[in-house]
Amino acid sequence: MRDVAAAAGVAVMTVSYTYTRPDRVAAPTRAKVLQAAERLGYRGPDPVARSLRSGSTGNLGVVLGEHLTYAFEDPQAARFLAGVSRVCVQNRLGLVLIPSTGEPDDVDRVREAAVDGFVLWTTADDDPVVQAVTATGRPAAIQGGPAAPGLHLVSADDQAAARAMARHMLAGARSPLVLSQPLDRERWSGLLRGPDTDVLFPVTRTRLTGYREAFEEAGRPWGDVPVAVVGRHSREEGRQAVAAVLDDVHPDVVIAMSDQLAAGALDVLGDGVRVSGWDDSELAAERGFPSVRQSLFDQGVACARIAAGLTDTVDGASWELALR
Amino acid sequence: MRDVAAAAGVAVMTVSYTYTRPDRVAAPTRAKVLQAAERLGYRGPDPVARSLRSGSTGNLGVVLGEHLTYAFEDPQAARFLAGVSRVCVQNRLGLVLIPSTGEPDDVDRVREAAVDGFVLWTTADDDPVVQAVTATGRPAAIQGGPAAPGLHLVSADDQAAARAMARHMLAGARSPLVLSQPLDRERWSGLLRGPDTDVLFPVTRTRLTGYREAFEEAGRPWGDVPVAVVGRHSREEGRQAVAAVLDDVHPDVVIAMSDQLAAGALDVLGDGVRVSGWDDSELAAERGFPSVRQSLFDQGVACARIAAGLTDTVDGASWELALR
DNA sequence: TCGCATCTGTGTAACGGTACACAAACCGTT
DNA sequence: AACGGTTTGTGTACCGTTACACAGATGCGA
Repeated sequence: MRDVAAAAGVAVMTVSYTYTRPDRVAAPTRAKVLQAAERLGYRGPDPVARSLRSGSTGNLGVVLGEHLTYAFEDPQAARFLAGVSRVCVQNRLGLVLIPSTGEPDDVDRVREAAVDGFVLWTTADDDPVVQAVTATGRPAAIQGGPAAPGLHLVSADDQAAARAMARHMLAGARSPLVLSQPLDRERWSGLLRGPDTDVLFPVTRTRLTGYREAFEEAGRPWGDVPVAVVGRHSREEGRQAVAAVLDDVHPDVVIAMSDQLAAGALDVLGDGVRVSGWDDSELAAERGFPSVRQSLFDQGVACARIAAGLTDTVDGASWELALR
Repeated sequence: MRDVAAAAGVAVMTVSYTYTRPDRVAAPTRAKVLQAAERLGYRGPDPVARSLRSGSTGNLGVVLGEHLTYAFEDPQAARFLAGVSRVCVQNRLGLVLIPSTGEPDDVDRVREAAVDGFVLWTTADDDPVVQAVTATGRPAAIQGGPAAPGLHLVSADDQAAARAMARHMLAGARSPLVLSQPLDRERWSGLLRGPDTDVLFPVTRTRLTGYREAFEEAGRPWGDVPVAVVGRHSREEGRQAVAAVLDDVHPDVVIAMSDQLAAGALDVLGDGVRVSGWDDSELAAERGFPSVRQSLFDQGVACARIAAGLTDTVDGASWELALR
């Protein structure tokens, strides 16, 4: 830029203004500068230097609490990210993906991220990344949880939704099965009986608590309830999980934490059983099973707006039962 | 950092070394520095300043040639991005998503991106973003195309694959239908007859050319071939597109550019028809239709390695027909 | 004890911009 | 002609690091 200024015979600041505030510089001068830039092959201000001086990077960081590979394959994550990216595009912000795989260098990644704010997606209560994010002092929002001081929580009332859906499904149920997402980084597959609701993934915990309330309310001891756990929200995982428990239980009702899992259960068990899902995707409408409707897209938007510093108030995200 | 140095009674450089090359500074000094940092609430070197000085950002930019919202919902894009992110995680690189929506400020976004290299995904021949990327002079790779000087092309031989698959499907076909992804930013839905292969999206063009060769080889005039175009690779779009053309054509064979579209066609037409897909996902195995097998994950890896400057040679990506 | 290699710690000078404040030139009024 | 207000251009710091080169201290073999 110094060279351009010299070549154009103007001050460095004039060149700077030419790019950042074109109206601040007279047309002939501007032309002279641009021409000199062209001649010298100068492509405009360096974004890094600009960030350093101005103090903002124009980037939003999204911390994904799972291996990035999975994040792209999880339909729920995709909806959420779509919401985040909507805000980014509208406000000309970059979107930086930051994986958090449970390894020690996660916190370094957060500390070294050149972003103005953070959005967090599905992490465990004890994830050090949460602390690392709040320690930056930059605006941050988290979907689902865990809550933390300095971290805005965006979430629907999952506990109430889970309770309501379980209540609905339990009517007339003989042998209900719960199909759950992972409880923590260790427990992500297999069959449990009424697991303690002392679970590290906050969203899972909240939902299980809601289920438990509905079961106990209906006079069914939680300790007897079979809960099949899967690693991620894919139809295939749903199929496998259900197939794997058929030796032990023969469900006539399946209460699942996603539509993908519910559809997988239907694939294996046939239309004779009643299933319920979560997030009310196309799949639920298509196969005609009830689902908890909430907009992860909107929650992504809400998180991003906070991280971008556009607002710092959060409304509780809404939900409702889509019964079919 | 200056303050920390003062508080610890050492030079600024010593503080810098404490973080970047801990072995370069004696243990007692290091402890003194870290303690002073703790006391002052200093959280380590600022990433932006570091980038400015050292000349590299530690970020890879991925330019998505469609609205980000769709990128997350396109299974092909997800596989590709998974490959890119694998490389990022392994090399401690950040992943910056850069949307390219066809609007004029796309090029600004590229110019202002604080990244060391670029990966491009599905853009049109005339997309100014391609020029913007090469103009940065930073390493860059593109999947599928368009090719450009200074831009490494990672791609399977789509034309040969398309020709081979079409040849296979045309045997005994009475009324074949082609199900295509968009031809350019305008033509992304509707029914065409043997469209000119003068198409702006290079991947689409290459595949259509391959199909055309197979059709003409089989003595079927390309101008008569019905080609249904959809906006994106979802099963639902496939269903709608096929349903929409049933007034005009009654296909007994559907040659689709993705498994999702192929599955959608099967949904509408029933098992009586033969369909083929592309990318050989679970869907193809499950419904038992043939598909072009290629690894978009591997192509993502290849692109990322180039953009990261880890290599600058490209092997042609492999493909094969998965016949069923 | 000398000589030389290895450790540690220190200045200085960029990296490439923008914030800010100020000065000169220019305008239309009165 | 004097005056206040708006353009337009300029200088000077400073943003927070690290590259580089150098100096004193230390260790160790001969």
